[in-house]
Amino acid sequence: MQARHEEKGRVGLQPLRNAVKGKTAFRLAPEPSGYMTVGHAMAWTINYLYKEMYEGELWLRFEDTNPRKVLPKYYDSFRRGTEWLGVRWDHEKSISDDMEIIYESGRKLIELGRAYACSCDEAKVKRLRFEGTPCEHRGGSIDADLKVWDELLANRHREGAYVIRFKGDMQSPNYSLRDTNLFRVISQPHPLTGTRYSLWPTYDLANAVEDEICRITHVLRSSEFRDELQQLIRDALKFRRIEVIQFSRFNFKGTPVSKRLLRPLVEKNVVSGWDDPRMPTVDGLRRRGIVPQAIRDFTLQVGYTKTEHEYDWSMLLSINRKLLDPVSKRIFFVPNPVQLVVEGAPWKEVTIPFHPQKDLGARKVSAAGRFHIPSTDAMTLKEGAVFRLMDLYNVELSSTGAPLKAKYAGDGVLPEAKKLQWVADDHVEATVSVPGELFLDGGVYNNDSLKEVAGYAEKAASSLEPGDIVQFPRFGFCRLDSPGKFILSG
RNA sequence: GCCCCGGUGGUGUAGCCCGGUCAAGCAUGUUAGCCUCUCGAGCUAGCGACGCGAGUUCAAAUCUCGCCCGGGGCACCA
Repeated sequence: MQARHEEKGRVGLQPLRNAVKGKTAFRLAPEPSGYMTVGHAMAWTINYLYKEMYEGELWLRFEDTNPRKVLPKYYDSFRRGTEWLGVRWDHEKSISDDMEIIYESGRKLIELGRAYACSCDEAKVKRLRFEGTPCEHRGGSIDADLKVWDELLANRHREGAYVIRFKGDMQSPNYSLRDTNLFRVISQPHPLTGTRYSLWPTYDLANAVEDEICRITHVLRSSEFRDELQQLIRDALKFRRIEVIQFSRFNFKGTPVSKRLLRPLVEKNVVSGWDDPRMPTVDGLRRRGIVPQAIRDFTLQVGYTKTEHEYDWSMLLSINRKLLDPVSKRIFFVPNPVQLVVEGAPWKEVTIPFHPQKDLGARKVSAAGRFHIPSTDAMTLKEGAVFRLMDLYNVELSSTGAPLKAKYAGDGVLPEAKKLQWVADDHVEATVSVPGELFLDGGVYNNDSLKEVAGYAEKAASSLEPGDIVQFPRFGFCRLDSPGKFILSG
């Protein structure tokens, strides 16, 4: 009988099995074949929180064993993204740094009779694996296999001539255990090691070895892999057992992380790039004004499970807004502005604080009776309506033509009057991009996924720096992307 | 086809291992209201879920069996 779990509900992350404080090690193991996505960011967060919880070590380890797929800019993407996230790693390496060590393990497997060289072509391998029958190479002599191995290391065989296969179980109901490939020749130069190596390990072997030499104790990763083969390889090489915890991918509604779907959008310039604010990349999230803490809080709230899920952006955005609210300056932005002339208005200069509660400073605005207000509000106003220009004074609408005309109606706040944001003559032009979901339910591109709203912002907006996030009252939180161009965060 | 893994409100989760305290908690969403010189934040209230069927039991979201549905693996990708 096990002891009943005492935890009531889940406060943070659930405790890990076999985790001893100060004696754990975790890994972030991206393949540098694409940009870092929100999915990585969430997996990183989970690993990082555990690393902190157990005072462990954290590796950033690039899984770059396929020279055909990896590119230098992707390594950088992960370094930048991970840093931006606030996830600090203790060690960094690339598997391509460790080829000699991995070769040792490869040779050892052959010496132990647990791996062999096979020259069957791909189709034959596939057929035999399906049938569950071994090929003639499986029972060959260890010496002959070692000879081929040395030739492979000496780069004496063309690509495709030989592979090294793990001696698994050709009858296993789990097909991935039927003598899977461990090494193959790839003639394409590697971005980090050039032409020095041409015999490359596959994922399962590389990971088994690397997790051993990094002394990894806990692997937390998404579940697009099966673990049995790696365990068998570890056993064969007398490696330690490690805890593997899998969780399903972090998918967002309308925004698949799949490169297959995203790449065409970039290539056809449907989006502005991999950092388009609609993209599920960390660069995209950053441009959109999602702050790192929001990703951390969100990850903590949704946790990790094996259930298939499709997150809704609204939850992340809600968390983000709550983080932004106390630190964001309020600046007026008038979308689709229409002119308003206030007759008989006194010239007035007001000092408006940038935040209603927090002390974020203030700006001075002078008003001489000529304004712009949002057209959507103007349309609902009837003659005689009394409303307030926020933080300035009240007016009474006298005519609805263009420009709108109104009379000054006093300074005091009228609780029941509608309050509108406004800009004076010294406004600056601004546009706000409103990102939406990239794909509609059927998986087709959403033509409406990015809307542009043009308008005027008050002069104070011109002193903002790209990257600053402000709140446009009655509009939303926006991040300044480039001069005059904002992106709506939520 | 074979092999894993899942299925709790619109969405994400808690609860399941160890059956009763669950006519099911939290968040998000949505509706109504309060507060606020914002359609933000905050506060209050309402809405909304145990995939289906059988079985075990005094008692099933929780255990058993069958079915259905979803995801993944079965690469000289990771």
